[in-house]
Amino acid sequence: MRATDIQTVRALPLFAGIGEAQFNALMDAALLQRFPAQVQLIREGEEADFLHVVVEGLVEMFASSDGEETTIGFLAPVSTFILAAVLVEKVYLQSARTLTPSRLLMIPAGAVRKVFAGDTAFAGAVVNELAERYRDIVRQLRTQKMRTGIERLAAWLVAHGEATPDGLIVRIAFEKVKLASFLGMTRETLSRSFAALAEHGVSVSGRTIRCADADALVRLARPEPLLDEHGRPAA
Amino acid sequence: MRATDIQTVRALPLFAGIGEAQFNALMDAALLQRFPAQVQLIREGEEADFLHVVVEGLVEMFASSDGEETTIGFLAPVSTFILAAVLVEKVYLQSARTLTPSRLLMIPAGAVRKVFAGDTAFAGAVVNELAERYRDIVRQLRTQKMRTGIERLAAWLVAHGEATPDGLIVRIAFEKVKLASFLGMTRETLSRSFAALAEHGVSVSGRTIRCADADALVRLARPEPLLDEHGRPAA
DNA sequence: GCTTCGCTTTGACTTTTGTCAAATTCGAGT
DNA sequence: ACTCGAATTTGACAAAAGTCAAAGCGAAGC
Repeated sequence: MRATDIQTVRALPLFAGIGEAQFNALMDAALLQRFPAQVQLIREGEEADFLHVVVEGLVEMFASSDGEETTIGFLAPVSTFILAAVLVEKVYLQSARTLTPSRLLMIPAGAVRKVFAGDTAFAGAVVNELAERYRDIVRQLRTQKMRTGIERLAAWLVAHGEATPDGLIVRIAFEKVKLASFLGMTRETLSRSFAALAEHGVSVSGRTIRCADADALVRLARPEPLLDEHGRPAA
Repeated sequence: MRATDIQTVRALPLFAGIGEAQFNALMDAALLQRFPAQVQLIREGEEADFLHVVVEGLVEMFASSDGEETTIGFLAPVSTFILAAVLVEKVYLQSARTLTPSRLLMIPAGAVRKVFAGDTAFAGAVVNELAERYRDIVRQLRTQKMRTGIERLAAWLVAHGEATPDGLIVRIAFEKVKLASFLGMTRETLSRSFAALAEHGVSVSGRTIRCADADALVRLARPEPLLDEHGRPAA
């Protein structure tokens, strides 16, 4: 593992206040692995044996049921996942796969629990992380129950767009069918929602979306400060 | 506060392993209050100043947006709520109101954070509680995205029914419109879903539902072990 | 027992979203 | 630049869920 990678991981809020010895203990136990795209890293129902950190690449969290799949979130570097399952020694409720070639740091669950018990700062950071994740999911549930498909799309665009002189530009880093699944609709409905947004100044070319009139989108999304203003979006 | 109440609260998993002195510190700082039905206890967007414990009664968690409301869960004694907001010193993402006359124990947020920092057993219990709540919401999100309305209803009935010689009996402790909101549908749709379940052996009289053929319901709900088999249901 | 108010159900209709199939476009690799 | 397979879009239709309005039911109080 390169020193720069360690620095990156060290800088994560989760490890920010942790003691040097404890951090080293985690890193010594950890494995850094490369995975090609489309590798399933975690299967729901299995025992949680590692805390994962996305160091490079892109990871999708998803759930499957009856052959169907729904995307729960996307993880870009540097973020951790399945902390909850690791801490309570339960099976995963979600599955994960790489969407692009990725490098993952995998910290054995036992090591995480041990350091948690012994390092107050780490315990605090873990709680913060868990609480934030919890709040993310609550936001997703609210969005799912209270907004229509097109509103969810508008909100997502607003949240992920980059303001430029030309208006809002959004570059989707994955297949549109994944976005559709995350937003809780079929690919066909997503496609039609984009088409419907055309009259609000949205033009799509491939995975790049340009929104001439960001305000129109914001109005459409019926923004909720509580839902949309937060540090780390769910995806 | 009666000694029996303290015993009940003490028995909560959240306080199970906590030291005597720390527990007393929490209780000394806490208030026990009675509220009539339909009192809003918490308003989303406000600062989280108390950890709440439902000692008696019934509490609804909900979110509102644009005048609409959606129910996120129901809390029966003895359970705590808004732990996440209390720990990260953030505003509530959900609101809460009493559905029946209730008694609530309210522990100041500062006291909770202080004991968290000083008592490892409590820190562990907090993480367990948070992690379980997190997993509850993930289950709700999955259910919302992957099952149809009638499937959600069937699953809820199965999860909340009591097996009797006559089949499954479910007694709804609140208005049906709340159940509809929790399940993510309108009251009309809920009513029609009940009607549709009639041909699967379900009969409704007021707030009591009898399911002659529990298996039929289970088949309808397309059970997912991960979604449906867990200790504390979301509602 | 009756009345009343509020919750629930039902009917008729609309909107939203999903399904299936076919056409089209995109993009990785040659 | 070209080709092929995969991803996306479009069309036609079906299913699920919401809306509005009216009727029905039920529990609390007279």
